[in-house]
Amino acid sequence: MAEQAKPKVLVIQGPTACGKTALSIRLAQEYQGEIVNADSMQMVRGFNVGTAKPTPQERQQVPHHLFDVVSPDEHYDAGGYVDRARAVIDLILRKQRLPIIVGGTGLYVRTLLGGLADLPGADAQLRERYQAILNEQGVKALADMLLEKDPKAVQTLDLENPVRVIRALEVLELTGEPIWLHQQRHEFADRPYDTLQVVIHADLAVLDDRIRQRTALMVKSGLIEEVQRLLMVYGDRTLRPYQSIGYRQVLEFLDGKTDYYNLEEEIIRKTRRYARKQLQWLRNEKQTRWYRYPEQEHGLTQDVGSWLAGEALPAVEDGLPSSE
RNA sequence: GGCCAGGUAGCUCAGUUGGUAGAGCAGCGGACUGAAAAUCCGCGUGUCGACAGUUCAACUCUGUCCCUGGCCA
Repeated sequence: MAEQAKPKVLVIQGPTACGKTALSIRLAQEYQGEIVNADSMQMVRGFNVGTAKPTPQERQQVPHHLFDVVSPDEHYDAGGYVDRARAVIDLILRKQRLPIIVGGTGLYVRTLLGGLADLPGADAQLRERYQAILNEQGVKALADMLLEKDPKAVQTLDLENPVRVIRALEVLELTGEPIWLHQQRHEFADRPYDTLQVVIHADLAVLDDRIRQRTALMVKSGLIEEVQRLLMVYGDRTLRPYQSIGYRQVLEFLDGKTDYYNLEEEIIRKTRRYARKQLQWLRNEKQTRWYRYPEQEHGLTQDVGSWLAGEALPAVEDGLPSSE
């Protein structure tokens, strides 16, 4: 099938605190778009302040999807995200509007655009079993279990990473085939959309400064209170959303492990590191077009218009920031 | 002023009976296919507070001084 037959989907990515939310709303207004969240934490209900979720006022300006769709104690993952996101995108396309994927979770965007290997999802019972082995005997024991049945995993898997090893064991047990074999067949080749994949970025010094300011604002505007409120309903501190940046630190603060000043500094540090990690991921993404923001917003907006009109955009070097 | 405890990597600290130093955190680099704001991997030369002394050799012993914290005046 020709590339033009695929529906157009705009993607906006970039490190945390770089201004994705505001930019995407403007683009949605300009091009009759609707925003589809691609941020794993912003999907969670009740986690608002610390995730810098778009405010109710912002969400009124243009339709927003996939925010607040999971409960803090509910399991969700990239697979579930792809299903939901593709369904929402279909709805938007049917309305003849432009889906705009916005978010910082690189894996979610990659799998949304390229699909996931056709594999069973997480199996709670199996994981519980492997987790117990991990706790009692360490990763090494799990890795040995895996290698016994799948010796080739040495070359394809990080055997020191419990998350990866457990997943590999799970897939092996559920399908009878090693995970790398499934992945080899797939390779993110399931590409249903014609995309313009935009990455916005800024100098690290500027970004760092914005992160500091935003964190101070979060703490001042009720992050701690939000956590206290959440804890009253969801008292299990091992829930995944509590492990994320900001929330984990507030928990430590509430436990008396850090003081107020360090709470803020710690969140700033973790957020900065996270921004660098996001940038690292994005550098590996092919087919991306990088724009400095806010400086190049005008050019970016024009490029989106050209792309929608079916005009060819100048080629870009894959994954590299534009030189301007 | 006296007594006590300290002064070692950006921070918190470890350093056996003297052989010129090492962890955690931070930082930097990297990975990433149903936990992804998670998870994992790699990277540690720093006047060992200063100056003298003992010694073949001192972060490690001795002396003096400086600084910090605590207690007593």
